[in-house]
Amino acid sequence: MTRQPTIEDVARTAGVSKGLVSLALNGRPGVAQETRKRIDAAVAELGWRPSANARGLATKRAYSLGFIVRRDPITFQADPFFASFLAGVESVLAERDQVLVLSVVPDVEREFEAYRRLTSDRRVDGFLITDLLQDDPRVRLVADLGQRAVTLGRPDSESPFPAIVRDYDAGIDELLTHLAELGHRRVAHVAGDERMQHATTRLTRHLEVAARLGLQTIVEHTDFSPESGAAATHRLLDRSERPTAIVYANDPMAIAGIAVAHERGLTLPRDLSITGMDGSDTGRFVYPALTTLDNDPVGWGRAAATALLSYIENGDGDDVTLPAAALILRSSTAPPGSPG
Amino acid sequence: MTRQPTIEDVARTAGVSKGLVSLALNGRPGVAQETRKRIDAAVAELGWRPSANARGLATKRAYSLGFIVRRDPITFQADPFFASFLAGVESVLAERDQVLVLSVVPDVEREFEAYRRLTSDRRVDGFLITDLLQDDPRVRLVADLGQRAVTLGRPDSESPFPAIVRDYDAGIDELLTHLAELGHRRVAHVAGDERMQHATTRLTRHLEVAARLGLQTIVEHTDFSPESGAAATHRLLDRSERPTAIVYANDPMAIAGIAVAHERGLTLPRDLSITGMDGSDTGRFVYPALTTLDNDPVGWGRAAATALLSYIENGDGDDVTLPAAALILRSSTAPPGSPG
DNA sequence: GTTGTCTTTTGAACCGGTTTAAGAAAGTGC
DNA sequence: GCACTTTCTTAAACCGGTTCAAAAGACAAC
Repeated sequence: MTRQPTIEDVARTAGVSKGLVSLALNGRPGVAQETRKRIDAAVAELGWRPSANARGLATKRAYSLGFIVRRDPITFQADPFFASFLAGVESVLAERDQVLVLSVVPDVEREFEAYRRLTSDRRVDGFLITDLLQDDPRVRLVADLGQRAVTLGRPDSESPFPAIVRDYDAGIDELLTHLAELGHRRVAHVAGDERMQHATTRLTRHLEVAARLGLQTIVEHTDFSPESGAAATHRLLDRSERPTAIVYANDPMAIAGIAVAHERGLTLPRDLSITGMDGSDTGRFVYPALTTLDNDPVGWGRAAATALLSYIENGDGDDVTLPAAALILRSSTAPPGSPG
Repeated sequence: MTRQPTIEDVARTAGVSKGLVSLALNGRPGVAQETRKRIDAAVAELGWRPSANARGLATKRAYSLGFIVRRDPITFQADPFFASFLAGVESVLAERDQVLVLSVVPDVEREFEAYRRLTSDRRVDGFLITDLLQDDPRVRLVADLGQRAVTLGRPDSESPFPAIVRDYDAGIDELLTHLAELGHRRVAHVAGDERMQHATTRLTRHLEVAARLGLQTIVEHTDFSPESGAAATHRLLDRSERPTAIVYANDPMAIAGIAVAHERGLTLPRDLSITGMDGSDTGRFVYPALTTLDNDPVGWGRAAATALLSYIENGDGDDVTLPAAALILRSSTAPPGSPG
């Protein structure tokens, strides 16, 4: 374990000054071709890589992005979205020699603290903001801190940051059309946490499309947790006029809903059709396998990281639109009352 | 958004040299009480926080821990363990002004690259290593890189690093005793990926205890994914002599197993008792709610981060033993053939 | 008043990069 | 052969901390 080489070592083996090495490696003009080659050779020979600390100190950058996840212990339980999202983020960061700094915090206080700390310690050059709330205070906070960010989804309030957006409308269209074609007329929507932006946009769209298709909608509100999804399912199944199909705003709730239906002795999908949303693999392994709307979390990750980096580097950035969410048909939907 | 204050600013307002500020703030002896107070006041007034980059450059530290997760797209899907584990890690890092650098990578090559890159860029002071494999190559790699680490579990091969361990044996004891007392005699074990350390230790223990209790054990091997858990369940239920209870090496497989049982028209837990392991909340929301072995992932996170930091600071560290895993009784177990 | 000891503070060097003004070398024109 | 450009390279300053040898001050003893 010998000392790692520094730029000084590279300069020495290439027989030039360290300033020139820096110029050459950052692709600055005005370095002779031949010299550039000698420097590259020296770098390769020594296996030199710049110290992120030293470079960051000089350039006032962290070469890191921050991602703060509030793990409201009830709601959050290991949303399948995150692992894939992070893989997408990493794939672009690795290419650019950048890094992701992650904080998982239990409550809003700690969350705000984390934003402040990562900023004041100059740990990150920008933040990825997911799970937007109505009038999300994080947007204000991050803007006030003078930090950069991108948001997954477009905030309802004023935001100086680029937004990554995906069209869910078309998918919800497909989903409800599918149910309507199967013959369902009474379709419930188990909405997510009202404070979350995507919960309400999904509900709104459901209501619009249902109206257009002549479907009756019953709405239940939840906090996105499987627990509350289960409770909502009980309420729906206790009604005198039961829905014949239930659309859940995410997969974990839909899975909990399936369990409730089993518990109550229903045969799925004959007695009840169920769909998720924000599709994940998990839904493939429950019985019956869950019909859902795909959400390509890796795509979200790649897009968000790319947009944030270019926003940081150029000081401006445009919104990015991802391909529309598509319906994944599995086996949790069927005509109402169809033979088991 | 004015420039953030530097230590020089603090020195000026306190009327001392910047060297002294540094000494005072790092609690070095030989600074007059009165001066120390003036410096603290200046820090508070300006809201100064040290630049992690500058400090790291001077001390050759990153004040960051690295955590690399290989998201073998098949196996990994959002293991509920991670969110809680990370929350535990964060809780100790936040107190110490340190930070977690996370990489989620798709394959072993990228994984090794990530260890190398984080090391050569001096991004982290050490690594958290989870999901130990048999003769895990990461231990060698990290040691060869001259990095520090702690492992979750004790590697079977030579390791220079402190290990965090939890006794599962007692829990498996409890679990099997519970099944035996219910009257089960043929108990299957759906083991995890054989290459993973904890998969085989759990299996080994199961076999020992089952022998002691006079239980017959049928073993199926999997890769820990729900998909393979489902397949294993089918194989078990296709046998002429079916097991009356199945112990799965993790919760996601157990949940998939429940779905398979439903699909085949079994009534749970009457026709089949099912238990998980590595307990998570998810198991509460399936039907029937899953009996499992608790695993306090937050505790793992706190212990791992604490141990790694002190190993980094002191250059040596002892293994840490967590409280034994305990049985969580829910409703997926019952006497065999008991009335639904 | 001098000397010595102990405590407190300063100033400069250093960590490993980037940036820029100034210097050296090479090329051009006459 | 000399002056003038243009191209390439160096040296030094800088980023914001830490560290340490040496200076300064305070105090006691003689």
